[in-house]
Amino acid sequence: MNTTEHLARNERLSERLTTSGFRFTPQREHVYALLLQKRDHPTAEEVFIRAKRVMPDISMATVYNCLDALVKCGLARQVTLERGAARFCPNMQEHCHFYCDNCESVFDIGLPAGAGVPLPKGFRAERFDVTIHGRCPACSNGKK
Amino acid sequence: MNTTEHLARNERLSERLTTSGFRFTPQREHVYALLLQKRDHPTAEEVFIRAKRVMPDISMATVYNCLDALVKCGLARQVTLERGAARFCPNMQEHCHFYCDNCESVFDIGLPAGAGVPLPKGFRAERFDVTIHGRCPACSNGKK
DNA sequence: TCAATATTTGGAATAATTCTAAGCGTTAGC
DNA sequence: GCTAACGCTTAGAATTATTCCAAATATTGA
Repeated sequence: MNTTEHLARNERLSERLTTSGFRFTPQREHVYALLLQKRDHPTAEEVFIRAKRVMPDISMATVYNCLDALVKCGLARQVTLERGAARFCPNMQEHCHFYCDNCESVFDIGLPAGAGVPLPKGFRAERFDVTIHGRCPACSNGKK
Repeated sequence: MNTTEHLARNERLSERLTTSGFRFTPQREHVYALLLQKRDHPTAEEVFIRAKRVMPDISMATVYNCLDALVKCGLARQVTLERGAARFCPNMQEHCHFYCDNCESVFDIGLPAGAGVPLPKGFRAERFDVTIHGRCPACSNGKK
């Protein structure tokens, strides 16, 4: 990544954090950069492992704290696809997740325009989470 | 519940279990009846508590086993709405879940006909999970 | 009825997340 | 710039959710 992008990213991060009442910290910067770098919907544990390669003293509690701050300030989504660890996704465009029940990988899938669910009176929707379970192309070919 | 309904339910349960290679047991019957009785999307823990009122010796491991069997034989859905315990839903009609971020209750919401997501080539969908986060009617009225 | 095999049970083990207390770093007011 | 207030990080303990295990029991098919 070049310096311009880097600066732009940090400016966005800093602004979002601040307007949500959070502080900009090296740990949050690092965790956010990691999320953007490899968009494979890692769990907190996986983020922790990646983070330690560059920042060996970072703790698990901090990783949770950073991820939660990113979610709360609108720069990442938390995805709970199945029993077990939550995953994190920095793609904030409207999209849904395809979870391969065979290989357990997660794919971002675009949503058709106008997708939405009419709600009964009184409900106020804040966000939609759409998950599709099935087989990804690699696992579709007759494999168990 | 009257005897006719009761028998019909058990017949359906027994058949579904058997065709999926499971056995029909009193514990599974009881857990299924509980799910149908109070459709408030309980966690395994909550099912355990309710189950013990009638069947005091049932164990947590059995509750998990029964719930998993019900999910696998197509009589219940497992719902993972957020970090934390999975919930269970015996409504197998096409519907989605509304989760109130304030009071944490879950509502079944009908889906519009033809709702679906076009998938890239090679993906094979098995099921859709749609969750909407927001405020339910009771929590919408200006409350924090 | 018997044998084979699935299920149940309680408890231990593991996984995922949250909490806690102490120390540190930033920021705002002076 | 100094200081108080407060948010953040850390390690580790605690809690929550789920899975695993081995022994006893129940169910099914022959």
